[in-house]
Amino acid sequence: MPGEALGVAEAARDREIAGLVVSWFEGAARPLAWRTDLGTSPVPRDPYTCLVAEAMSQQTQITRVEAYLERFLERFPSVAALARADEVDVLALWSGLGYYRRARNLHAAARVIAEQFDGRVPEDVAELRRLPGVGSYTAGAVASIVFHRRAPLVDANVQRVLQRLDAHEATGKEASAWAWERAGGLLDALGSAEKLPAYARLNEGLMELGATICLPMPAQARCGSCPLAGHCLARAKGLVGVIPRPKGVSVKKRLVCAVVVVIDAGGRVLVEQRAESGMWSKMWQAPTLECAKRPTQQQVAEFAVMKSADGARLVRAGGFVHQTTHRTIRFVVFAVRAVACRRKGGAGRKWVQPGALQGLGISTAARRAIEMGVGAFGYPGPPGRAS
DNA sequence: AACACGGGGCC
DNA sequence: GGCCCAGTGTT
Repeated sequence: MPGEALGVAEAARDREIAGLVVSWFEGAARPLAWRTDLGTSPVPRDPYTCLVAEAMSQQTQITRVEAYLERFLERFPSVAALARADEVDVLALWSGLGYYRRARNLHAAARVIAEQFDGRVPEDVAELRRLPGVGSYTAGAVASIVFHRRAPLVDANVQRVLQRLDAHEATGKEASAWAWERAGGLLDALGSAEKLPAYARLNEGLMELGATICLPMPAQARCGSCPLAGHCLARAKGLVGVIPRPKGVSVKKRLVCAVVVVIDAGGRVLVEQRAESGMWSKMWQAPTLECAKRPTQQQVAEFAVMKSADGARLVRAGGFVHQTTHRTIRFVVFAVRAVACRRKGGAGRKWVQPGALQGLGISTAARRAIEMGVGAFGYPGPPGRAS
């Protein structure tokens, strides 16, 4: 039980486990762009780079992050650069990555760092937690991995690895509290001679183990390659399949989005900014009618006239299904020429060339719908987005 | 404590 | 088609 005094045998087990994870990680770490302190010519990690990488990594598989990170750092190479950026430009570089609130939080965090921390990423957990979008995991990650503090961290990987290691079957809040205690206990088991860098190695090693060896689906778990196999109680007891316990299936909400892609004589497309709350908040899209059921042709036509101030005929451009974690959205896409172009841009709406969509904060689904609508009139899609 | 929040990769 | 992911903030 973490938090209580360890017996001699438990303490010895923890020391062995901690050492095994550290040495395994040093040999098995995937070469990620921001892991600059590993390999033959190690360079200390850049705090700002790691903060951005951690924000992008939340609820996102790490291999998807690198391309986004590179573009982001090229455009906003420092806290100061990000702090003075316009939000629209920040969202544009996040476009396609999802969970867009992370981008707004990171932007706000840069401003807090600039104004309250003299432009330097804070080094300890309590201060890091004051940054928007930095929760217990991210604070622990930056404090330990960048600044070598004794700060535990628990993400989905660590949660699973530790619960399997000790065959701990709890769920929910209890499991979380247990894992944080356990992660801290393992940090304390590290040998004092190598403590500073080892905190980072152990934390990152536990995550790496979960991401590459101790995989969620029991059929995929590569226990034969696991450095902790000899210590793993779930493996010994045959509990790998039930830790963590499979989640109940949640019903996805189904809805229909009728998208009207209004195209003016210059080939520009009308886009509007979504509301402040809800999904894709403040992201741009072509005018979209959201319904529980498929709207009638008449409803779409009225909506199109309202948006384009134009009586031109609708062209059916196509459709697709977009899945998110909680919804199944049927997109039905129409195109219409705004011959007279009476609708002007204004607050929350503007006309853009399809090629300029990449400069906007726009969801994957909205981008796809616009490309479909533009394609219906034979315009080429923006470069690099062939589908 | 439960829910909202994206999107792609994997089986 | 279902499950998952280097979580956080809100209700």
